[in-house]
Amino acid sequence: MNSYERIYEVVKEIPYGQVATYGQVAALAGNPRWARVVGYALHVNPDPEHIPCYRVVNREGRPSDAFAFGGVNRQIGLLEAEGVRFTEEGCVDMEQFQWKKRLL
DNA sequence: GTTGTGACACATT
DNA sequence: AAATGTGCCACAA
Repeated sequence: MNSYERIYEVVKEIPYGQVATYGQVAALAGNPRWARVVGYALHVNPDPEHIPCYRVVNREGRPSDAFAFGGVNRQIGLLEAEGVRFTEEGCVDMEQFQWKKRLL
């Protein structure tokens, strides 16, 4: 409910060409322990058109095992299309593409 | 109302 | 270093 909305807001705030971890989203949502809840929230994904769940990855910078809304490859393709580079292990360059919410 | 599960993260072994 | 176990919160049965 309210918790989910908070998560969705954060996920929708993820800028183009960047990714965020579940823990990061949870923390930005105001609850660093909602990592699992964030995953579940995206699982239901009531508004996939406004909730780029493919921009949300686990702490490894890699799509979750159950993250397949058409194939894990699908997610990597979408992120690559946004300019995100993947390593041979299928991990994202966190230091470069992880969404760092810095104030400006 | 209680028990179990889950798209995670962290600590310990 | 990797693998395993535990903790966390919300939802389904």
